[in-house]
Amino acid sequence: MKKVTITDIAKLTGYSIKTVSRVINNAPNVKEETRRKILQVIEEHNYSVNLLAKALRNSETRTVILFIDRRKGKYWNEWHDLMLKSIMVKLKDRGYKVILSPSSGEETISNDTDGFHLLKSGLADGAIMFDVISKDCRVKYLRANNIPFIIIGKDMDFTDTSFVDLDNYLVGFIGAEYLINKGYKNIVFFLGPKVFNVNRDRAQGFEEACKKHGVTHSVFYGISTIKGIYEKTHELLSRATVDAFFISGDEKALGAYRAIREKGLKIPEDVAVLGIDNLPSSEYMYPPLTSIDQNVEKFSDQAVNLLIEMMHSKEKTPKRIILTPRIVERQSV
DNA sequence: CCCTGGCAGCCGAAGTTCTT
DNA sequence: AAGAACTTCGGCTGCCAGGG
Repeated sequence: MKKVTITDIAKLTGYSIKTVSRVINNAPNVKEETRRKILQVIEEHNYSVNLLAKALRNSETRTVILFIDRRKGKYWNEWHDLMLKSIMVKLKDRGYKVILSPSSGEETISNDTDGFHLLKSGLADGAIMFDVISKDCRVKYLRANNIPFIIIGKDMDFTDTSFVDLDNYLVGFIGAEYLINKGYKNIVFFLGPKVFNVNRDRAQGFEEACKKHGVTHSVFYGISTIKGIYEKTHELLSRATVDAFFISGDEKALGAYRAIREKGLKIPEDVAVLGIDNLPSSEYMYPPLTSIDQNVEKFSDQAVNLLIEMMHSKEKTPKRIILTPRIVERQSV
């Protein structure tokens, strides 16, 4: 059976295509009775707007693609979850459709099942990138093809891209200073893989604060799982005197909590734990986890606003928004 | 002012005709 | 016979015109 088009509805109702279009789009200046009649025929014939045709006409699909890291979910944490959820809700509220596309910054763009071909073919208007690495091939591709996109995080390769980022240097810095001011003198910082810009920035801020105050410290990259943190915490507590763990990614603090307890130590009397992300669940750890907040709401708000602005304006002056982290004090430090 | 209708043109693929 | 150069096609809406 052939698809019902706006022309069919026009013929069936006896009104013009234009009037039907107005009804579909809830445009003003249609007599109530006309609107009702047309809506009834639309219902009877199960008509819905052809999105392809509409996109062709408007040069706009009102679809946004969210690129997330594909690599076995290895670097995917709860913070991503919260951010995605928040961004999706905000885009939907603004009338955009959302497509999730797993991809990776290290692979070449060759797979036509991913979002890149949709964007290049005009089947989506813009993109939001997560987990950007240096020399990210996805960023190169979007830039080269003049596709509006923003990065969640920092771009070190280009100066003309737009992004929203947390001041991750400051995250490391204020985290270290907070621990130091509370009297801790031997601090360990656990982070994910070094390839991600965010981790290097955090480590740099941390190290500079520790040096400034002459405090013993060490940084461990590439510890991405709760299990990894658990094992490393055990090991460190067995052979060194550590009195504070600073952990990138609240959910991983669970691993440290258990190792610390198993060593017969108390949080925060013997050992402090400071997280990053301020996840909703962190409040219910025992003791409640002190954490550095990323403000997911504000973050996603800025990201969505920036992208929509980019998709609608012709001139593309890059915008870079840096958010300030804030410590949420609970009872683990 | 309120309501309605006509038409161009969005864009790339496929089809058609013209040129060598 | 093969390539170049046009034309058509698809569904929809912004702009403009026109009747009451």
